[in-house]
Amino acid sequence: MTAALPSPAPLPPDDADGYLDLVFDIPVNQTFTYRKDPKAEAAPGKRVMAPFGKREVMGYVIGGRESPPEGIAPSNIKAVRRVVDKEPVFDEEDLALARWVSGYYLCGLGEALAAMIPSGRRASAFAAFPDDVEEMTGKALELSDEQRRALEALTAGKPADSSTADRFYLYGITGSGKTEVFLRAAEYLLKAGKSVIYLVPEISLTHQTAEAIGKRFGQAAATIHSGMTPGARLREWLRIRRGEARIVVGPRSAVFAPARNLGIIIIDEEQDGSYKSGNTPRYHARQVAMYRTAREKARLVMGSATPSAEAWKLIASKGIARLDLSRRLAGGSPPEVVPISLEHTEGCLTRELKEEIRKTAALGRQTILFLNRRGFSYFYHCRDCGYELTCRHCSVSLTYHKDRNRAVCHYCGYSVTPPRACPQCGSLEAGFTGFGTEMIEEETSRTFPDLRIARVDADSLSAKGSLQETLDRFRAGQIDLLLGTQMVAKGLNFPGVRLVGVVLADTGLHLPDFRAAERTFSLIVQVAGRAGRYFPDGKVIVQTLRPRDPAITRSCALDVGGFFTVELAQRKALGFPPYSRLIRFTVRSRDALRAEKAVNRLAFLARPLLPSGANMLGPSECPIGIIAENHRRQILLRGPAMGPLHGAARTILTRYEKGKDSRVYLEVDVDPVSLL
DNA sequence: AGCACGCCGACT
DNA sequence: GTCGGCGTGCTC
Repeated sequence: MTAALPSPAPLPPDDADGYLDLVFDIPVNQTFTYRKDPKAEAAPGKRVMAPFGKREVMGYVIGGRESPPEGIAPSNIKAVRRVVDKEPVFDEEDLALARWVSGYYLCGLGEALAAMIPSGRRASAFAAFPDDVEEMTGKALELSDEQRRALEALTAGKPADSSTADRFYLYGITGSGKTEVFLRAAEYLLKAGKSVIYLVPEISLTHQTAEAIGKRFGQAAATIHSGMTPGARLREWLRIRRGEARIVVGPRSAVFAPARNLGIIIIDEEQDGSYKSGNTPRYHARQVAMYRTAREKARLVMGSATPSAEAWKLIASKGIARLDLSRRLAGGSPPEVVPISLEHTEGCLTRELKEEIRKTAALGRQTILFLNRRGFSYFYHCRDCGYELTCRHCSVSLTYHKDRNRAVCHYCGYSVTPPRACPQCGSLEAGFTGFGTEMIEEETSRTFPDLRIARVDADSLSAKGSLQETLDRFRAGQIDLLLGTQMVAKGLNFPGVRLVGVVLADTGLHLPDFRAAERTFSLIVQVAGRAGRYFPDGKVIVQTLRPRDPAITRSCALDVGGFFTVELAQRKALGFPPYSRLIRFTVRSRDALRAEKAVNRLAFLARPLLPSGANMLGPSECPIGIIAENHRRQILLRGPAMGPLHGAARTILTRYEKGKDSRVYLEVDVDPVSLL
């Protein structure tokens, strides 16, 4: 008996006989009908506040109707409380896109809409990362022949005649001037009255690219990035909606920008992992961009020196036209990249690397040492009994941080004082092996007492402001050797750098993930791109325990084609993407048994529904079996095409919903990018 | 996702 | 005898 609160004043006459269909940001695909307040101008595409169960929540109006739906007593229909927006924030095109997202990524329509609009609901993790990408100035530069050819291809045909849906890949090495080509193409389409969406990876490039575009296009440009307040984001979104801003720069969510009369979507650094969303809906901006550009008859251009396997296959099959930029503009040339085996080296720097560091310093130039791992050393291991020191809450090795004298979990932050002897057998033949940035820092300082050394990673970053300051000092030549993780690999551009050392290239190569080799390859090539951008004498030393691994040898040869020949053959043989499609179901629970039961039930439901040619991997424990005390299990649906997999997945989900364990959380990931 | 309702164990 | 765990179902 849900007696609606009797209002003290008589209800206003229900003259407009209006009802509204709403969706909410909940994991349920269902619309809810409300009575419309005739005075308030609610309309499809606007947001409203509505009483929902016990509370009042934001709802998205997706339609109107004359009479309430069948099966619901009119007396049970509540009225919308308040209309949030003066003008609709979504139009028909946006709603259609949301419907597609919800269908493709198997989420609620409300969840899709919530992901599309900047609301500040999910505060993004990072502030804008300071760097300079390519030399981007407000003024137009002279184009090289290659750039001109690429631009001609991108601007061929009539932009106003929306009969073509063309896709391009600007395949160019670091420093070859991709950005300038992108900007010119954008300019061309803007002049033709079209709008432009320019996607950049999450942390690194947003700010700088936005600034460059702002300089170039002024008020016509809008930016939506994670450093902005919700209000500022929404303002930019509305400027785009009204057509005041016709070029949008931003991270993956900008792919949903309400740009009308779309001319082109540009995806810079196409292979970047940040284009895949980490929370529901787990969309991939590249996938959404492909859909949008096809539907809206716009062009799509992606660019990178290291395309993803998906893109490479599309290029090879002529599904995307490849445009090459093979020359460095600023007079640099591809650096010499040398793999060096680490096998018989004491410490973490080979003789060759030390020599090159010395030589570089003697030339008055700079060195970057790159290691994709934080902390002082890697995992604690007993040689007698095989014991490994792992996190109590997650099933990963703890990492030693010397400055705190703690062994730390990089997933949840749990830490312990490192034991002197093996906690299991008491042996003294136990300790940390491997190495992290801290240890490298110590060893380099010891080996090169006269060099000015600085470290940049997530740990040293916590002292805010110090990152920018360190980078500025490095650029100014006040630091000889910069040591860091991932973040020195991306986008940074320091003219004085001669030498790049990859301390241990194998990190991540043995991860239980079919994309491990691809990521390793791509990372090394990107790091190598930091060397010798302005001089022809750049050198890269890649230290490795597996000098014969194709991901290592091909990256050192800067041979993208060669790498993918091997890698794609292997993917094909093993039946992994891009030769198959995946949908992943992950369950997690504090209770291992519940997780186990839930995943078994999923598997039981899935088995009879598998389309022909499809199969199921699992049920199994996730490669990282426990994170923050949550036990994780998964099944993977794998098939030759997404359509049939989708059908099966939807049925599985609806059947799973009834009778599910409320303390088990289910995550659905369509086209998962990482299986960890 | 929240939140209430409803049903069995150990507590003032 | 009640407080509170958690399983179940609903939200127009």
